[in-house]
Amino acid sequence: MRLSLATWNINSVRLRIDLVTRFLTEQAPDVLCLQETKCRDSEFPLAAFHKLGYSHIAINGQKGYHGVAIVSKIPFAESGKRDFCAKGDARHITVTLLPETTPARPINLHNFYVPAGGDEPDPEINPKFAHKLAFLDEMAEWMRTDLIAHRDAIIVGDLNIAPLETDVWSHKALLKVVSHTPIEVEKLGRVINAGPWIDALRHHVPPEEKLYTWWSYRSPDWSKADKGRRLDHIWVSASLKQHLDGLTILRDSRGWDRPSDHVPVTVQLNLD
DNA sequence: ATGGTCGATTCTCGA
Repeated sequence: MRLSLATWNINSVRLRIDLVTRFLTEQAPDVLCLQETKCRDSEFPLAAFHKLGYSHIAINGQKGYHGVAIVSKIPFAESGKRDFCAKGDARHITVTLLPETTPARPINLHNFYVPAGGDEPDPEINPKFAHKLAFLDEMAEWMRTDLIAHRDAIIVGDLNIAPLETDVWSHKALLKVVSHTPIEVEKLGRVINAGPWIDALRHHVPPEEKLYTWWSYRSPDWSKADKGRRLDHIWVSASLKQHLDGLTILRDSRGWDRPSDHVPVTVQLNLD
């Protein structure tokens, strides 16, 4: 069977529910992971998803900030969330997907919204950057101790870091810009090695090629300037590497009316 | 070298 799984920082799911509906209608992924839903669980627009056949929904929301959700056509066995850095932020949610494979092949799926980290890339004077670094340390430690990647597992989300030189429009210009500083890149590397995880986007697109999933609202003429960054990620466990079978980065959606600054990223898996 | 634009919720903050 084939499984398609998407991740999208929607920057307010209520404001952009029509864009989500368009995406789900046109691309019809089996599973969609959202970040920055920016609403309480009671305010989440469940009906719009139910209408499109996404009847399995797990939400970890909070008022005004952050918020993650997983909406799925495929049943899942259980869901949970972890409060990284014990701040009460809604930045993680997990489910165990139950695709109809024979024999049964449950897949642990984790959806993350890593702290952006503010502007100043110095943890001594910028508590938001210190929080980001601590969050990454905790992710790596959790993966090591819980052996997350030793089963069939997938990590997705807005990790707010562009690790490769080709993940940003100018490596040199962004070396001191939060999202591409050496310390963040190193810590993200430790997280990926703690799996170890396979970077599904770079499995499909060689590291020599520029690859972006986000373009700032502040950049006029975003497409022509093309000053993007690859902040959104999908990583799979080694056991799923051989099943990777396609990637779609919907750049066009950045040009839709009142867009998110992130675009949806979808991977296809062939589980046969 | 700086300012540029969004969204949720106020007369500001986080991204």
